[in-house]
Order: sequence, then structure tokens, then C-alpha cells
Amino acid sequence: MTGPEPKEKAKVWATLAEEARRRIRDREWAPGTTIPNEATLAQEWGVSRVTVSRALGKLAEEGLLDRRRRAGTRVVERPQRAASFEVGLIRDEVERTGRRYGYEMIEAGEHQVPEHVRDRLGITTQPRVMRILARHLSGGEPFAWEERWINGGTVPEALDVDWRHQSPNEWLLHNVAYTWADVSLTAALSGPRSSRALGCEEGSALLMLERTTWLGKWSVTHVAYCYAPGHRMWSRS
Amino acid sequence: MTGPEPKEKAKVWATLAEEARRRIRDREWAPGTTIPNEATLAQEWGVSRVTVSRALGKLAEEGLLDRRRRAGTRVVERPQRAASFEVGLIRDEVERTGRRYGYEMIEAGEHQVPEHVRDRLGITTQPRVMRILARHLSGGEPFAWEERWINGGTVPEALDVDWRHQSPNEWLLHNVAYTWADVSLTAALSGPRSSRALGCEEGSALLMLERTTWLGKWSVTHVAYCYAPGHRMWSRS
DNA sequence: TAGTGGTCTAGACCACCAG
DNA sequence: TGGTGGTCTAGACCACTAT
Repeated sequence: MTGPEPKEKAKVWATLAEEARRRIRDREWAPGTTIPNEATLAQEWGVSRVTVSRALGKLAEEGLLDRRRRAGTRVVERPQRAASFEVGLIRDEVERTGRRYGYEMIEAGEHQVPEHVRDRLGITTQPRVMRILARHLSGGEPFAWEERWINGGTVPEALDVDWRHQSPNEWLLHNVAYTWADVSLTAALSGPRSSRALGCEEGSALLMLERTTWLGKWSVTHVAYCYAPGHRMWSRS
Repeated sequence: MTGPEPKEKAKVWATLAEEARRRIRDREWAPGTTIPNEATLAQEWGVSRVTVSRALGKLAEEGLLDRRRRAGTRVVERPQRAASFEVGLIRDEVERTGRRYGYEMIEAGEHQVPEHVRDRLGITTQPRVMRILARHLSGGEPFAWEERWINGGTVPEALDVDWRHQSPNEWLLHNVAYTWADVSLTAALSGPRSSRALGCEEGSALLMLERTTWLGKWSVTHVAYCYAPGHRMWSRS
């Protein structure tokens, strides 16, 4: 042994998937042609058909193969992989970079609900609604600006929370579990308050993530996060 | 029958996954507790253990369960699902909305490479580099602005292509297959040319997608797409 | 109609790790 | 060290669709 083994798992199907990728890359399996069927490959590789199926299924998922019953498995002519971006919690995002996470409440209180938020929350009546403005820090530097609306009709307890030391997200996670959310991403110009909070010029371009959270058919909260100028999300894998 | 059956597939494991989700939602399996092991559930549900494993594996992937050998399977206390955004081809993105896709070249030619593009392409020598400016239309309306750089050192054929009727992406897909790319997303302000192409005011906030494509260790192209103001990406699922 | 992939089962062995 | 999940095999039946 020339060195310590770095955690070898060697799932069989993953190995076979890699071998198949190589054959495609090296044109042993040319674009547009049909490759041997599962039974043949299973015999050639000395594994069961299910294992071959998993390996090829992975490549189909990646867009390298096109599999159809009866027709067999073909190498696609022009593979085009979609890029995928994942967004979790701000706190995790910061801590993953190794920096210290910080939270600062700027303002909190009941507030009139503007039109666009009303639409997002699907509000028709006049419930009491909490608005929290805050910012998130990364290693002491401004990282993101948060404008949060919480529907008091769905979560009345939220109207009496002290938001100075606890971010809305963490409170909601602890108190309103098993929700679902729709999330969207867009670009916005910084306004007077967000630019002050982020320490940038007014009129800067900001990446803005919006999330509306639902508990059954009742809206819980709508939040807009504006990342500091220059923030970049990278595609995974 | 009261109506036509709408394509029922009913994979067993998917059905079981749904049942498990229900039990978690309804607190039959309470947060933080350990659920019955695979063998038990297999017997209860009258299926094989592998099928149970697939179903629970899916929920673990979704972040609802935490599975560990010997320790068993636990319901996580505070599930937090990451949002995921997928980006494919502009053309597909437009056509999926049912609108007609259009492409217009604005300018194409060899061009001096600015610093930030040079970095992205990992260029150290002085290869000939093609720049193409173009816009993409959706139902006749401006949809996205494209600034494309193609590394003539890697793809010399690209220096002699007529880009008026063929978008760089489609040409590259046909001529340089089996590449990989890194993709990022950020916000940018519209400049004089992009605002003219998109029909918006200068200084608008634009969602910008950048992609650098590699063939082995050689960079092929770098492209920045700026979507028209107000463009919004939605999380899938 | 026949050949292909898609899924399920029963059984087995192994890797992990709480006890 | 034993119980748990993770993976593989062999065999089976089914769904789809090219011919």
C-alpha cells in the first residue's frame, strides 16, 4: 500500500456507470447508436440485470442515454445537461464558507400589507400581519437583507415574539413544522433601506430570493432575501 | 367506471412513500422518534424489504427521515427542504411557455478579450477569440440578451461561422459535444447595449446566468445571458 | 407478436455503529 | 457483538412499442 485508502465504497452500479460514461466519451458507443441490451451487459460485466439497469438508469437521468422499452437504449446525439441550483438556509450558506454567521433585527412590528405581498399570501380578509426587517452577516460583513411578512391569521403566536435575538426563519422552523413552500429567484434594485443595511449604493443590482410558505392551504409567511451585490450562486455537480 | 383512467402507474414504492409521508404529517410517526425497521414495515405492508428501502430512501433524500445503520430510521425534528432551480436551454425555456422562440444576432466578430472573460476561460496565451452579441425573443418580445465568447484556440472552426441565422448554443451543441460546464447565477445592471436589446431602461436589475464550457481541460466558450427585467425562476417540485 | 426496459420479490451478505 | 440499513443476485412478471 502506498497510502491510506480514502474511504472506498465502490458501489458496483456506480463503477459500471462510470465505465459506460467512458465508452460514450471515447465513442465506443457512438452517438445515436443502440447499445447492447441489459441482459448482454449483465453477462459481459458479470453482474445481475438489475445492477446494469441502475447504472444505465443513472446515465439516462443525466441525459446521456435514452432508454425505451422494446426500442432499447440509445446514446443521445447531443447531450444537454440542465444546471441545478440549490438554496437552503442563509445560516447554512454562510457557515459552509467557514465564516461566522450573524443576525441583526432592524425593525419589527405589525404593518399594513402592501398589494404584492397580499397576493403572495393569498389574503382576502384583514388579518393582523407582522413585518420584520433584518439583515444577515457573514464574518461581520453584510450578507443578505430580509423583509419578512408573517400571517397572524395563521400563526397568531408570531404577533408576540421578540425578534431581536431570533431570526424569523429559526422561530418558524421550531414552531411551524411540516409546511411546504414555493420559492422564486429574480433580480431587484436596492432601495434606501436595503442599501443602507447592505452597505451598498442605492440602485445596485441584487439577487433576490422569495419564499412563500404554506401550512395546508393557509399561508404562513412571505419573505424576500436580497443578497449583497456581487453574490453568486453556483450550480452543483 | 366513472371516467377515463388518467394514466395510472402506481409504483409500489411511491405509494408507500406517500403513506409514510402521511404518517409523518399526521404525527403517527412523531418528530425525533424511531420508526419501525424495514423488515417490520415490509411485513406490515406485504412487500419486500427492498421496496420499503426505496420508499424510505426517497423520504430520506427529501430530508424527512434520517437513516443510519444499527441506529434505525428517525423522523427528523425540523425538516428543511432545499429549493432547487433548474436551468436548461433558452429555447426550451421559451417554448415550454407555449410562445414562439426567436433569435437575433446583433453583432459578431473577433474581439479583444476583457480581463474577466480571460479569467473565466483560463486563457494564458493570445488565441483568436470570437465575440457574439445576440438576443432571444419570446413571442416577439425580448427575452434575454446574450454576450458570448468562443475560444478559437479550442474551436478554430467557430471563427468562420455565420452567426446571423444560428445561435451559438445550437452551433456548439452540434459541433462540440460531450463537454462539461460550470454555471452561476447573479444579478447585474443593464448597460447601454443590453438595455437597448431588451427594451428596458439603463440601470435595470437583470438576472444574469453565466456558463463556461470545457472540453477536457480546454475552455470552449463563456456566455452571459441577461434575462429581461422582472424575469423570475421558480423552484421545481 | 416478440423483445426490451421497469419493477417487484426472496434471499443473501456486508458495513456500520450503538450497546 | 448483534441489529440495522445498504447493496447485490436470480428469477419473475409486466408495460410498452417496433416490427
